[in-house]
Amino acid sequence: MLLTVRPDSPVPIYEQIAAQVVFGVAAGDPPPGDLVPSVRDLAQRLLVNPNTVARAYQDLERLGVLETKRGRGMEVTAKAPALCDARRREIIRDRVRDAVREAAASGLTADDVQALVDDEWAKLSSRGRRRGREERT
Amino acid sequence: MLLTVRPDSPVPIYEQIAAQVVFGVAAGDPPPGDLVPSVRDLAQRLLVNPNTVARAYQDLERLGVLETKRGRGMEVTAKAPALCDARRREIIRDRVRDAVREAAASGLTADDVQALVDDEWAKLSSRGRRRGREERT
DNA sequence: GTTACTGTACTAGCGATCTAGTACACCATG
DNA sequence: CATGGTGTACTAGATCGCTAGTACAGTAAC
Repeated sequence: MLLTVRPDSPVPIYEQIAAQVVFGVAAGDPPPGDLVPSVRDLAQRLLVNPNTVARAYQDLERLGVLETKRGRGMEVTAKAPALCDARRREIIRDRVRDAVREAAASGLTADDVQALVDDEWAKLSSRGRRRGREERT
Repeated sequence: MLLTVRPDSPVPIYEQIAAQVVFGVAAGDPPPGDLVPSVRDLAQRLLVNPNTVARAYQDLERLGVLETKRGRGMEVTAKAPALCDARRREIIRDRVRDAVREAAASGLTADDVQALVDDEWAKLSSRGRRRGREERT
C-alpha cells in the first residue's frame, strides 16, 4: 500500500489520505480483514502528524470502511470494497451532475455535453498512454 | 438585473456576484455599453460591504468583462458577451474533465459515463419542468 | 504485571481568506 | 468651483479550517 501526499496542495492532507485508501480498498489492495498501517507508522512515512492520519481513518470509519480494533489497529471491513466502489461512483455522479447543471444553465444541449465528454475522454486516454495515469490538482 | 447572494454559502459572496454578472452578460442582460450597478448601490441592495462588490467587479475587469469609467461607473465591454460565454464553457469543460478523470481512474468505460450523463440530464430536465430552474449549493 | 503497541480526546496555534471600515483620488454636473 | 456621484487602496477584524502537540485509555504479548 503506497501512499503519497502533497502538503502544498489545496486539498487537505487528511482528505488525500482517505481518498487514496478508498481507492486502494476498492481495488482490493488492503483486502477485508487486513489492518491498515497504524496512524503513527503512516504519519512517520508521510511526515505528518499522527492526528492527521487519525482524522482520515475516522472519516473512513464513519463510512464503514474501517473498524477500530483497539490495541491492534484498524481493520478493513468486509463490506469495505463495495462501499468504496459505491463511494467512488457517488463522487463521479456528483461531478457529472455539476457539469450537467452548469451546461443546462448555459443553454447547452445534451449532444453538446456528450461531445465535451468524448473530447475530454480522448484527451485523457491519449495522455494516459503517453505518461501513465498522472493526476494534477 | 436581479441579483441575490447567500451570505451563509461556502462560496464567497464576491464570487457569487461575479458569477451572476457573467451569467447575465452572457445572456445579454446588461448589454455592452451599459453600466453595471454602482458598487455602493449594489452593496446596499445585497446588504454587503461595497468593497465586496468592488472585488467582484475587479475580477470581472481582469477578465475583460467590465471597464472602469472613472466617475461614471463600470461599463460592460464590447467583447464581454463572447468572453462570458467562453468563460462558462471553460467552467463546463473543467467540470467535465473532473468527472471524466474520476471515472477513468475508477475503471469506468466511456459508455458508463455517457449513461451517467444521460441519467443526470433526464433528472435535471424533469425537475426543471416541475419547479423551474432551481439550484441548490 | 509490565511493556509496547494501538487509537482518541482535548487544546492550541498557525495560516489563509473573506468581509468590513475608512480615507482617498477621480469625474460629471450644476 | 463645489457637490455628489464613481471606483480604489489600505488596514483591520473576524472567522474558519487544518495541523500539530500532549496526554490519556485500551489491548496484546511477554
